[in-house]
Amino acid sequence: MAATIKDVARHAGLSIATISKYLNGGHVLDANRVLIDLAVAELEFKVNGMARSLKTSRTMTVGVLIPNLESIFCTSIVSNVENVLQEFGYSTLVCDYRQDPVMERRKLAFLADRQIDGLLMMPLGNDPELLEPLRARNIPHVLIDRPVAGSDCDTILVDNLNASYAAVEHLVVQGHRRIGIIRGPQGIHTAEERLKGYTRVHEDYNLPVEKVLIRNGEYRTEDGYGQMSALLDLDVPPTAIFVTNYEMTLGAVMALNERNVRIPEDLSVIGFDNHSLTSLVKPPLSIVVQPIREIGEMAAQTLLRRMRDDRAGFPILCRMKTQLLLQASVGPPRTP
Amino acid sequence: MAATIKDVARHAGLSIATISKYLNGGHVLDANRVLIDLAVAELEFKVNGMARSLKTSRTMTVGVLIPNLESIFCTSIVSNVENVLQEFGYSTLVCDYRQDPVMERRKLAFLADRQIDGLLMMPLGNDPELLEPLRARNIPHVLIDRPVAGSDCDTILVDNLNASYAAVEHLVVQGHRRIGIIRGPQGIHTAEERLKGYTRVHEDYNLPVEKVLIRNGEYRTEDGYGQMSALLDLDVPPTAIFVTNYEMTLGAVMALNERNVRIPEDLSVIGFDNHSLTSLVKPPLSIVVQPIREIGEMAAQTLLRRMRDDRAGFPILCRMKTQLLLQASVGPPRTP
DNA sequence: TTGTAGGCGTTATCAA
DNA sequence: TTGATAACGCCTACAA
Repeated sequence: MAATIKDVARHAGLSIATISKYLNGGHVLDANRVLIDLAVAELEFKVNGMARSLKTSRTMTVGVLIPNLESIFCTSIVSNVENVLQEFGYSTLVCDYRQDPVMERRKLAFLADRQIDGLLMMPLGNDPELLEPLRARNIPHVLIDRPVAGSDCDTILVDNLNASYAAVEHLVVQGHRRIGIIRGPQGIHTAEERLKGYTRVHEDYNLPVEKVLIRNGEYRTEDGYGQMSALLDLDVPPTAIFVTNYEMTLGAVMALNERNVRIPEDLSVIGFDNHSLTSLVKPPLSIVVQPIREIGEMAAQTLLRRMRDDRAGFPILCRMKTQLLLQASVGPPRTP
Repeated sequence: MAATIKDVARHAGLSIATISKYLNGGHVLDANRVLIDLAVAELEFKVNGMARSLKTSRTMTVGVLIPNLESIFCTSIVSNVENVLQEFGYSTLVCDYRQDPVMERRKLAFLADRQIDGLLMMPLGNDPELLEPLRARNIPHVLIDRPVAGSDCDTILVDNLNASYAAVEHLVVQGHRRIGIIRGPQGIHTAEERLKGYTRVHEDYNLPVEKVLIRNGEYRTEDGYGQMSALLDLDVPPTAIFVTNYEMTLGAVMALNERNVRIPEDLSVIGFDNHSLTSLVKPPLSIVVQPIREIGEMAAQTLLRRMRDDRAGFPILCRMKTQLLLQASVGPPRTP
């Protein structure tokens, strides 16, 4: 059916070896070059990737394993990763494991079995043994957004602690003393770090941490809604609030709107991620902006380097800085 | 490095052919079965997919081409598709083309070149010639959510027209006469159909269609916000509004909250997609619920059938029904 | 039931 | 620069 190198060789009156060499960047006589180009065009020849892979043992495919295909943060990163990799001829095998540690293992094994050339992943678990299948098969891999404790591994993430620190500190500097935080899931690295930033500010400024102001969420919209509502229902509600991911920020904003809380008069708000939210709400929301595009690109580029056996600086730990985008949603606390 | 069938054969004291046969479901003597299982386990043997693919000319990989990796509708479908396909041993090569017709062609060609066994796509363009690369290579494919005019092609979509009809009709029955709609992009099939449902109801009930109540959006959150605001700014605002996708519904809700519009007293609202929104807003939002999971599963299953050369009923046009989830956001218009 | 051997389409080695 | 040829790891008649 599809033309093979053999066909091209016949068509051009040359040998298979010559065609192959030319196709892979080798030099041939100009006259032959023309001949080959012609044959390739006429026969609509495309190299057979499987045959090539069999020989070279490279599939030109990288796996991407993420916790959730329905989180905008994850998919934005995938989108940027994909864009970089594609430029270099790589395809991406995307899997999500639906936040399930068992599925995480399964899919990782699945991907490892598929002879991927490399893998990018946002791990859920913190167990270095998780990465064993990759080690065993010598598959280069880069972690995104979350480290795995005690594993030598290139890791691209965000300085969550200081991101959070900066946000909360700003609130403190504005004069706030009762600051609520809607934190992410226990055990998830980003969530713990963002919480640490919050407590560290309190330490550094000698402020008491009130447990009731620390609310647990699972990074879902409904958590933001529910916990925001709960905070507002407190006898003494906070004067400022920090919400630690996009989906929860969305939910929190809805709760605020619903109750006609005036911002920033009644409550100062700092959210997380995603610019478009910012402009939608009135007054414009202050947010912690993650360099999503840079994360994706850096991860992809690091993996590309590893896949071409450039081990420079291994293991890289890239801790990207966030930006605190301040807008009208933050002001001084109401003076009673 | 990795063990091959040859190694297994040696280890088990049998021939390569026997091992291969057993691995592919053939029968061998019980004694040998044990031997082989043991060898496979000890050597941690995994079949080499490339070698197998080279022989069988099947890659066990399907491409998934979507307009946008940042739209929850798209990624939810991908997630469900992936889940079904993975059960059958297939991987999914996910690409988004960022709503760009040029990139759509490029990525399609890219995928076709990668010897995928099949493809699922949500097309942007309506040009049957778009699918040529697939035809040329005989790659089974199934369209999702949007048809391509004049192309014989299995297509899984939603009965957008009647989905919209039901929503708008319900508003009319409630007594509304000035009903706004925030429509999707021109030329996109789903958007046109949803608009048709709106106009058809007006025809069927002999109601005039007011151009000013038909607002253009591009399916983005900010469009929902902007157009909702514009509608509220009209001298005579509508008494009810129908928003035609998830992202725009989100934006519209924000605009409503911001202005403290009372729902449904001042305005009845019907949105689109995604349950979680519903419960977040107060009062609970009425929405058109698309059977996202079913769409993904049906598309995957149809493709699976085609990939095993089951041509039954080709070309299938599966028009799934939506559900109108009515809640307190809809009521009769205010009587002036 | 088991084994032998040829071939899938490339790449890579080594002579010519 | 070009060409003959042997892998790559697996599947599959066909023969035993």
